[in-house]
Amino acid sequence: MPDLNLLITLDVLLAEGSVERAAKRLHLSPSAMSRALARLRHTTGDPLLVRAGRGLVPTPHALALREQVSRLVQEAQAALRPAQAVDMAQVERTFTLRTSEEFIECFGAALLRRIAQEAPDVRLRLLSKTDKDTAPLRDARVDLDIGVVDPSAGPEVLTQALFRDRLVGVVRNGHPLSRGTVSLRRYAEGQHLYVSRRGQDRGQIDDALQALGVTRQIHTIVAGFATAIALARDTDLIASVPERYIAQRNELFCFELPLSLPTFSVAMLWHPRLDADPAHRWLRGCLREVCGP
DNA sequence: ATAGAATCCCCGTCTCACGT
DNA sequence: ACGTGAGACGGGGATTCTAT
Repeated sequence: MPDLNLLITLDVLLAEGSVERAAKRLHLSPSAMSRALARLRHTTGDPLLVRAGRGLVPTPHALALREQVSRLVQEAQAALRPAQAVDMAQVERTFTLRTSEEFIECFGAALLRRIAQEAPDVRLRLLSKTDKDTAPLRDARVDLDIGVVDPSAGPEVLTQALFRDRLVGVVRNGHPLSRGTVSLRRYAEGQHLYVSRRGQDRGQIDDALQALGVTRQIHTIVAGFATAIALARDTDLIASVPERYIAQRNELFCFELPLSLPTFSVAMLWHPRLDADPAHRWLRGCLREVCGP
């Protein structure tokens, strides 16, 4: 069994790129740190840091290890941190959340009320979610991401499902589709709105239709569900939006899509570094309450 | 000359086997 | 169960090596 303390040493050495600075940070003498580096070299079978002038430069193997080691150390620290209770009434903190506008429209007000009940000095910075990049979670620019779970998010982030949702069709009240059954033929014959944040021009509905040998005409592509709803309200265009989002609106006619689509899971994602953080844990609990059934 | 890494030597601590 | 000694290991200080 290798000495796992060496992980901490390696993390600091790779972060500092210097035996002397790493020694300072871990309150060791430079000689002790140099010896620790020698042990790391022996254990990993790689020089890790090699002399370049007066300093040290990392080997390719060290560069490849850097993120993994950093993550492991942070996770270990989180796991060993005592789970102390926190008085949220005393906590002054701003959490940065990244999520879609429709999530905020559905749950934002309830979330703020829930937070204010217990933590009057906790504030939220709400950023719009334009991609699934997990880098902002990793480098602490974002505390919590909320969105549809992407299996490719990788093991680097932790996720917890908030609720399941599905797409339903939406048209203005009085639209021809609001009378009678919405058959596959009637649905496909209409003019459609397609919501794409990343500029695609077709999506899973089109794929599902194609599998049934049908195509629909996408008349307009928009970047968000709010825009789609605004347009559907005042035109004959047909939108497809998440059911939870449309549930609170009665100015539109809502119908089951005449095709079977998989449901999707809306989840929160966070970095392991924050997993044991009591205030972050509390915030996650608030979200679960607000989004709960 | 200087700064920083590596090495040598010595010391303290811990583990383990062994004897009482 | 307890004490003891050998050996491993890791730390610090002094010194050496190397590049600037």
